[in-house]
Amino acid sequence: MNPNNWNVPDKSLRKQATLHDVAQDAGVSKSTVSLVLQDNPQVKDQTREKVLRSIEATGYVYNRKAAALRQAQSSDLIGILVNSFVTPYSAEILNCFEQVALSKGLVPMMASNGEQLDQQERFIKSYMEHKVSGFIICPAPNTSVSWLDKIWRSGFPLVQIMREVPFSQFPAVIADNRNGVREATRHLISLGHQKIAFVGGDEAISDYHERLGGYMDAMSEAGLSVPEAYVLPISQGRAAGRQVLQTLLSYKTRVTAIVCFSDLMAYGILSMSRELGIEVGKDLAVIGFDDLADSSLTHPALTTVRVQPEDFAISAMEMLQNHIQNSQVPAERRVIPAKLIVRESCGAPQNIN
Amino acid sequence: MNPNNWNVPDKSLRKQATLHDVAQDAGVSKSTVSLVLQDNPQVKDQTREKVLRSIEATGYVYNRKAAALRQAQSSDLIGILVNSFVTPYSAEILNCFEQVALSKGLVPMMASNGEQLDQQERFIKSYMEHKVSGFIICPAPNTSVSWLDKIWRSGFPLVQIMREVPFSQFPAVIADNRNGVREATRHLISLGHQKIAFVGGDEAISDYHERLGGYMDAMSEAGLSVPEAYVLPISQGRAAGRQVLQTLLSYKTRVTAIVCFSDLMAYGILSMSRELGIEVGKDLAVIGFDDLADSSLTHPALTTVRVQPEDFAISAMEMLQNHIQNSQVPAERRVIPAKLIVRESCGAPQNIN
DNA sequence: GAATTTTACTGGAACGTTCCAGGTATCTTT
DNA sequence: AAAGATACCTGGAACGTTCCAGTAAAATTC
Repeated sequence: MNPNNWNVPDKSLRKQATLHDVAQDAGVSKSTVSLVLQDNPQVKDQTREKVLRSIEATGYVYNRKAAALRQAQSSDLIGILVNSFVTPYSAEILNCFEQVALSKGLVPMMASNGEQLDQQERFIKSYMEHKVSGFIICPAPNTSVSWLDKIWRSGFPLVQIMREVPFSQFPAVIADNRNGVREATRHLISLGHQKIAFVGGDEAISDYHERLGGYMDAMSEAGLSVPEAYVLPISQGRAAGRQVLQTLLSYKTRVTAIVCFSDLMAYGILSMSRELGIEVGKDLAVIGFDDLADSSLTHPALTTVRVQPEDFAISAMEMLQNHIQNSQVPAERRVIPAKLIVRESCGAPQNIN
Repeated sequence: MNPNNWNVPDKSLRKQATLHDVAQDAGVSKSTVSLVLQDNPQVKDQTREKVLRSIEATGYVYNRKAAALRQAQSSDLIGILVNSFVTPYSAEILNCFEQVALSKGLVPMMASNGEQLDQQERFIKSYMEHKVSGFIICPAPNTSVSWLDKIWRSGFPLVQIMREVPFSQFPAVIADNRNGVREATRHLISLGHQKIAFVGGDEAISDYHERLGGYMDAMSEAGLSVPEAYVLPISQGRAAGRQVLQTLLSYKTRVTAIVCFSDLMAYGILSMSRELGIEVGKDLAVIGFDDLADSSLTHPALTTVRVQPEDFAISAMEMLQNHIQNSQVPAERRVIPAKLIVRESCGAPQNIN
């Protein structure tokens, strides 16, 4: 092994080592080196070790691009697009996907769409060019079926998560939004609440309508009226929660309970309540959705609806892999169960779970 | 939309279209198609349009792998490794990097190391195989210089962010931790506090020592003693903040102010204080670090130290690009300014800023 | 010890691009 | 009308792998 070849500091002059270089160094053919890299048992141990030493010596780094080029379409890359990095629930989801990918030997390429179509399209286009083998995607509002269709027809299977594009027939993994919020609302009703608001969410996104539906179900089955003013869609977030509480308090007949689209919005309501001297859990019942890590640490601890982020990752990844290896499998729509987690913010006796 | 169509077209039988297919469809050579893709003005408009139509018709997707293989080392991929997706400040950083990459036409490959060496090594190895053109990395605790050195010598420039491996001479973009915490501590001292604790942080990470140093600076310049029990390193996070407050309250002489390693820890202290009936901003002063989006919404609003996450992204990306295009540029260590943001949690009159 | 099988390795085509060195028309110039 | 210039297009080598078909040597069989 030539000592001055690989360690010269000047990167610009020094090409990265290739199979060929390793082969030369080890005095074998590049085919043999390739076999070693693939752990092929055909290679004599003595040769294998010689090659491994040369790999080390040359600082060789496997070139997956070249390999993938040869091996037709295969690629260990999975494109994962969520709505945002800074939304805690999305961050949890990403984290789960990373772990699942790691355990399957896949490499996730993750990006956010920032809820914007153009950003979403730029990333998807770019990932297609990098030949990911499929997509996991939380579609931005107003994503069109025809666009998804184009992706699919270009040879990239995809699985929608968390939301789905209306009338799309593509595989999807969706939370049981309707049941979750129905249970939550029933819980409030069982505690005697009648004037219950549903706040937060984006009307352009499917999950909003499902959660709203669950709320409506529970209200109507209890024979409770839902004045228009009780439903306040507003983009989720803490600041919105603060604002929404003030709106609700301005009503002549005061609401006694609030079902929130998300935990984040519930946090905002909690924070504003404290400032206004309203005691949540006594004067006002608040219920969230997501069960973020922080929700057991708020004061009062937040009653909320939990949908395991791991389940999204495991199901979506599994479904995508099925579509990658066999284009004939039918599109499935999987629903992740939602579970009511009773804590203190509704004033109910706390369950042990 | 054909209801059974998107299920049927057998991807396994249908190869993705290549330059060659497009060329055939358009009745030109693949070289011409390549020229069109590169917007080369040599091509007659008529031909260009014919080719573009064929691209559309065949559903052709550019293959960046093949292109990069030909064009030697170049690649539009940047590997970005942070410590965690679920830490809010890291999420903000990732978001900024994504925006910067987008604006430069680069494609970020992002992953987290989960503060673990093995996960970090797996991702870096994988990204090297995918021939990213460089790395932005927030090194996990106990990352070794020799490992970084190996990456660098394999031809991948890297820039450390937020933390740096001790004695490493690689480029780095670091917050002005020492000054930030020094200012914060001085602020508390100027308000009359003397018994001030410094809590949180991981002793295995460089930023801890810098922030601790800032605290020590301020204490000693004011002639204040720092009993050992006033410094409580503990892995950051809300739960830790709750716990740490109880420890501090157990001391015979009570601490009147707490400098926290992070906002997250401060949130824990805020939440536990509320439960214990301690009024932060009056009975106890608390100061954070990070200025998360939520920190202006807590009650009381958190006094903290802000380090613009955008600045990390902009500086690190710029430095990395310099190293990518010219291996001779010297390693620079850039410091991002830290700014004290005075809000309510220390009981100080609130500045307007 | 000749024929056969097994073991361990190798040469080279192929993957889908880029880009250079040409190659034809067509257009100018004289 | 010949020569040169220009505009537009093309063939083919190269990038770093994989993998098939093949080869040479060693081991086994008869």
